[in-house]
Amino acid sequence: MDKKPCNSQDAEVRKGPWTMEEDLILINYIANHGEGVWNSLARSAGLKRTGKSCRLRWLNYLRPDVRRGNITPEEQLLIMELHAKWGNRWSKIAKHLPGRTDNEIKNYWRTRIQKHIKQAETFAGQGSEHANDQASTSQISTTVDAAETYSPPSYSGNMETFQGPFPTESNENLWSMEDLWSMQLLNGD
DNA sequence: AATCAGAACAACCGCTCGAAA
DNA sequence: TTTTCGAGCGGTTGTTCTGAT
Repeated sequence: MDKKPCNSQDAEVRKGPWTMEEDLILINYIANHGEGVWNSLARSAGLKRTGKSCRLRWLNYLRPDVRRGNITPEEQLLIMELHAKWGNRWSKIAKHLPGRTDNEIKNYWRTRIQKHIKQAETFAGQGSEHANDQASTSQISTTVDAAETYSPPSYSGNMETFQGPFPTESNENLWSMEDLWSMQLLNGD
């Protein structure tokens, strides 16, 4: 597996951001030949990229059915539910979100949801006297996988902190964590 | 207007699994 | 049955963008 570069071709493997030209080459090649074996595809298409890199680029950005940006509240809720069920099985979770990729969901989780869970934990630790205010939501953790128990968002007085990840075009679209968690409770069992 | 910090995104790396030889 | 190779997955890192000071 770990073959070291042993010829000049291997030595000039490109890394880093994809250029528009590379994207076009990959798209055209797949349109004409199909996906096939990624390593040989990369070679045949004349791309100085690894098969892995081509596969990732295709699956995450170039596929025609890939949806990008603006994770909806519904999708976020689904992600949370599925993550509670399966943990970090991003590809499995992604299968339930048409057009979304595991990489996108993983990034979304790490950069947004996880951050807010951490904050929630902080608030829970600091203001435990307020925790009872959210006593109902604190039961959520009993419904999730033991390996991935969320700290319930005991965010009394800090609701705005939790609205960041959600669409804010209008108030109707603004889902609070409370909404999400209560929905999760309903769907929990 | 410039600088800094944090957030978000894109891509790579290492590992595991399964299929084929 | 064992070995090899490719695909896929999850974690991590690097880069870019955006907002605050």
